[in-house]
Amino acid sequence: MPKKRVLVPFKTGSHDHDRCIDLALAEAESACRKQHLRFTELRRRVLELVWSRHIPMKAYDILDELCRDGRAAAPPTVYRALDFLLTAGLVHRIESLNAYVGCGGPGKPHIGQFLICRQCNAVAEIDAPAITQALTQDAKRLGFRADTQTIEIKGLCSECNVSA
Amino acid sequence: MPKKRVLVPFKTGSHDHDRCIDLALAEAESACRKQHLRFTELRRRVLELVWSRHIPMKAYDILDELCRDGRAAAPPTVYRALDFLLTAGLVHRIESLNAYVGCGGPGKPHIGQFLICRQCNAVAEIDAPAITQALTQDAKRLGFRADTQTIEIKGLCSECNVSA
DNA sequence: ATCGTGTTTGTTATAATATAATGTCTTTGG
DNA sequence: CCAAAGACATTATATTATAACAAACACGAT
Ligand SMILES: [Zn+2]
Ligand SMILES: [Zn+2]
Ligand SMILES: [Zn+2]
Ligand SMILES: [Zn+2]
Repeated sequence: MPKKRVLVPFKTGSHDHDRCIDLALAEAESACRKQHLRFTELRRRVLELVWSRHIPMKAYDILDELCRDGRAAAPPTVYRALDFLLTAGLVHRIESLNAYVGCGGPGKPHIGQFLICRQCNAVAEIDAPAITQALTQDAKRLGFRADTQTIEIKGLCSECNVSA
Repeated sequence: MPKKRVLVPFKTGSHDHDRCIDLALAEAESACRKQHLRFTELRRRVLELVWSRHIPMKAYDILDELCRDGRAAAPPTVYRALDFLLTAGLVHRIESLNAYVGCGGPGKPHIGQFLICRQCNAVAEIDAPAITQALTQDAKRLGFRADTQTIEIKGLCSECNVSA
């Protein structure tokens, strides 16, 4: 069984985040080229906004930023771009927050599990195949064939734990 | 470690569902009495509607039913009742569907995992402490202290598997 | 180059989900 | 009964998401 991986770790306040963004955009560019998907300017910009901080981003906040860019933008603008990014495996949706985070392992298919800090909203993405498989197995015992999993854990990250 | 339990199994089309409802209402009545919570007529009715089928129920569908009852009802009516039932541990919210299901193990505190059929919407609730603990443990390794878990699996139930 | 086709984006409107704020009525304990 | 807290009604509004259709654009085939 593949080993557990941390796809997106918790990030400290001070790290070279421009690098996080550049890397994510470069990986997205490459992933889209490989799959013959169009990584348009709009989609690139939305992905950049999703990655603008290591916290889940709301659709309407992204929309506000697009408008601030001077671009003509309405809800469909952002929801369509997000749909594309979701389908392309470049972002994940956090169901319990109606928000979106950048995927830490685009290209490599995986089922992510998300850790979300109640206090500072920081998000980490991990891929623990043992859990995925245990759930699939438990489901199977009830005759249920699982195809997607939503796993979102809330709590306190290490920094917020200390200060709490 | 406690054994895995099925809190709400998948239900066949033909079972004595009135009995499911009566049982859920009786358990709720008892749980509320124990905790000195007021199980009012409105809350009872909303719980009854949540249990009306073994599928996640939407707030506005419940609202429609309340109106059909002849009762004065607006969104806050149903959301307040649902908040009460959530807090009292009598229903769970399915985050990925913005919908609500009756809890299969009220009183006994637990962290449920939900299996949801894409086809017929049937929901089962299980309690697999091994998974809960594995997730908590994985989180801990990242310095994260987990307090709540949202686990929602989508797929096909056994009946829909056959007919698919 | 130009056409035809499918994709992407713009635009307007509306649907679906959820909460804020305020006042009234009801329950409950003293 | 009375006071206080809790529950409910009512109105308004905030938040999240999609429908429907038109215009602009990308791209391969001629
Ligand atoms: Zn960063
Ligand atoms: Zn934190
Ligand atoms: Zn039943
Ligand atoms: Zn089914």
